[in-house]
Amino acid sequence: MDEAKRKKLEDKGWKVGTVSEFLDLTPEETTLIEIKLALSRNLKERRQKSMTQAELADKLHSSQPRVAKAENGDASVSIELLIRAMLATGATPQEIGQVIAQVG
Amino acid sequence: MDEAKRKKLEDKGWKVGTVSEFLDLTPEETTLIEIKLALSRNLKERRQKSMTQAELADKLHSSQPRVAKAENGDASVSIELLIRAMLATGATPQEIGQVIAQVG
DNA sequence: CACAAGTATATCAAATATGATATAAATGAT
DNA sequence: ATCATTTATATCATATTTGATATACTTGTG
Repeated sequence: MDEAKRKKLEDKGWKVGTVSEFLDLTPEETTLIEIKLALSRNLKERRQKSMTQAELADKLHSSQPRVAKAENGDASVSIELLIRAMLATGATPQEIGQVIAQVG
Repeated sequence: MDEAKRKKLEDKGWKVGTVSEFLDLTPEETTLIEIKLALSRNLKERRQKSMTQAELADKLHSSQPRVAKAENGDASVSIELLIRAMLATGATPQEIGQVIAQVG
């Protein structure tokens, strides 16, 4: 993992630590993070096509800041919220499954 | 939704309420529950093929009771834990995506 | 430039999910 | 039927995730 990518994850709150510490992440932990980031990216794409973060937040009964965090892959956002957000944009289980299946 | 199915969900802690209250669940809420239940079922199937709940709990750094709840579709279990558990059984993102895509 | 709309960041109290522990119930082998 | 293994249920203190709020930053438009 290059330094730039490491810093990017750290800035989002992922406990990546140093490069050598990163090597201690199990494949499962790495995959989980990748799934979250894939959902984040996809959420942002979908949402931008039809509404603002504030509008999505309303549908979700959440808040604009939380949607921003979700879209930016912040570590404090659960997969659960990411999926609820995807559904609120109109995504189907098929589409969500696709996004996850693409990881790896 | 028939009465038997309703009771089943209530027993697991889902706030389904009466049948008429159930009708107030949005399609998104319903889909989210269905995704969780699909992951639960699949987790149980996968896990049973190769290990006990206690063994999976160790890999997960969780506990046997929590694995039991995960496999039984308990409402207190997050999608996050379900996915971590799937990964711990050796499931790939492809397989997890499949399970979710099958919902609906 | 000014101004508005949208997005990002910080903080925090409340809600929810967590692993641990104890223990009960179920399952299955002898 | 006994006994060991496995699974389910109950409780709980701790940790994480949450929506809310305030506010800063960015972007685009007049």
